[in-house]
Amino acid sequence: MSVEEELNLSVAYTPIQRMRHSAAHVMAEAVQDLFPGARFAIGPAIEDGFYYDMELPRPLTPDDLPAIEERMRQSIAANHPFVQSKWPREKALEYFKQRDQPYKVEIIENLPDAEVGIYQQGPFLDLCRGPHVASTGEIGAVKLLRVAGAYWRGDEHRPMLQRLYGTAWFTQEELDAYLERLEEARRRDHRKIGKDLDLFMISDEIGAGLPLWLPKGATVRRLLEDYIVGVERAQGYQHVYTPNLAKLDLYKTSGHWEHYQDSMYPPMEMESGEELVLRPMNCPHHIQIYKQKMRSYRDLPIRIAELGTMYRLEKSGELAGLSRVRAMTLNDAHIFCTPEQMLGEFIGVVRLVQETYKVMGFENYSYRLSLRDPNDKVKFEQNEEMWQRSEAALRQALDQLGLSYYEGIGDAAFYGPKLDVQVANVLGKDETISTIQLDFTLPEKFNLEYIGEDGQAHRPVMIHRGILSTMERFMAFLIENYAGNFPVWLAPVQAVVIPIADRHAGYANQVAAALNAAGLRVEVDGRSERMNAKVRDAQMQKVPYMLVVGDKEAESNAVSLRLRTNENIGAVPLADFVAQASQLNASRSRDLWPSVAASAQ
RNA sequence: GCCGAUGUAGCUCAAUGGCAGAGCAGCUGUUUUGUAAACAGCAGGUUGUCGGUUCGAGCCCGACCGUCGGCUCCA
Repeated sequence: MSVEEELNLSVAYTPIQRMRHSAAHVMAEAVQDLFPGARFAIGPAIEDGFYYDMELPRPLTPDDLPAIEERMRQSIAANHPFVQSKWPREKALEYFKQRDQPYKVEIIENLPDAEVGIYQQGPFLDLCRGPHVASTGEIGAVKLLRVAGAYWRGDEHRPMLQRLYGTAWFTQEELDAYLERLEEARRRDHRKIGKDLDLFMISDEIGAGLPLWLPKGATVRRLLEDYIVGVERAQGYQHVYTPNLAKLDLYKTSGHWEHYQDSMYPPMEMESGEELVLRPMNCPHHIQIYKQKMRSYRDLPIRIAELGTMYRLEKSGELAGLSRVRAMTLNDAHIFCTPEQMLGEFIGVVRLVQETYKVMGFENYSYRLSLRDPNDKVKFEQNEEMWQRSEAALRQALDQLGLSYYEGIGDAAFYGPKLDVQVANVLGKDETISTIQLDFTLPEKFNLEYIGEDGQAHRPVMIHRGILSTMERFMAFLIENYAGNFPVWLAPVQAVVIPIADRHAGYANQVAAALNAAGLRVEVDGRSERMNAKVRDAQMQKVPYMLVVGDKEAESNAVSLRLRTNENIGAVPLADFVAQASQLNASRSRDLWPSVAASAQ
């Protein structure tokens, strides 16, 4: 979004956004007072708060925030009115030039209007379209959150400014509730839970962005893979294995070397002169499988799937836990079909996404139609006809499905537009999980063909699609979505048997054997600890079922069932427990136990 | 990659430029326990790495590596 668009957006501010926007001005006022010589860029309201970008004589540190906040409170207490006026362009240009505000000058130079909006509160005057609250006293509870760097106009070739983030609410209670939400988000962070539950690790000695899946995380991953492969097989996908390396030439043909080189590891040169690269995508490999033999229209669609491992050279500052890594395995597939089949195949993939999200219990997701940026000649394939054709096809499919979606300009793949399914992670940041891409480009580049009914060679269409995203990102999202409380079918340990005293060890092992025989994942906590400690540890590990066994249970062939929701079900015959748990496991239910609602889990 | 912060025991954290500590986890022993932490003892560290300043560096300075928050990019 351009700065000018952002300024325009402010016109549509809701009351709380207006108040936050005003808070941004008050923050700028405070900074101007405390840091003479500050140059200001833009300061919009954002979700939950506001920021202001500025250039300051020295870097801000977190220790500066209280003083700025305090100065803001003074301004709020003074209840300065926000005074709006319209200035002729030239006057505004002159004013900001004189005051050494080059960013404001640049904004005005890009504004077409003869007059520009000016707001002033107390000593602070700013270029602004508004609207604002009537006076600073209407600004409620404010807190500055963090200072960060941000490129001027979001362009990495332009100066880096300091961005000061704050949040503002009508009341202190709302502010406190928001801060509590942030705390909760930190508790759910997959990096923390992944460590606490021994799901994965990242070792400095292995390398940044190269996660290791620990036994428990690997168990969850394998279950997810089993699930998705099963569903795909039922829908006619054929699974393959292909190597993670390929000749550089392959990626020159595909266009990756031209458009995607920044994300690729440098080629490895062999003694023979041959150059190999770690693959950043799987499509060229699957294309070779398509090309393995002559294809008839009768063979299509051909759906080639793979849990394909690939490597992308992400910049160091972009890495984040499991959600942004350098080695990743994509739940990938490529559908090769006739142009006539494309729509039906596309719709089939969307249905698969929807079915999968239902199983996982995802409810908050949105569809993004990711289009090219026509002005970006480097990132995107230059083929006007191809882009128009594929975009039209995508829109037609979306209309037919009746999906509501928003558009993301510049979010397309280099070879074609896509439908991305966006979820918000625990920190509210949008991430792509599923993606479905229409591709007329690679079939052309690799000269793909099938023989049609007419005996002539025709060009197939490719659909690239990922349902579970990469296993890494999906795991990150799942952990946060469930806060580590995996549904029974995904829990790495489904039940812990807790013998009360050493003499119950024999029976505990019998119980575990019965669960094992039923295909349930069970551990016996045979430590010389008090039962309370064992219960606590199992709770902390978020194990769905705790099976306490003592004299009573051993005599009656039962288990005393405690759920991780803290609910104590009491004695249940062992056979009944095994039957019930097996049923919930096999059906991939998100219910913990029949009497307990899923929402409470 | 850029801006800023940050890095001490497996984990969470202490320690004015002057002998590197605690809780939990681990190990050993005692305890044999009824639904979220029994008790005692022991062990655990070239303070991310390399260099510098200093009589002396966990602490100050520089470079590098990692992590965190953003920016850019993105599955």
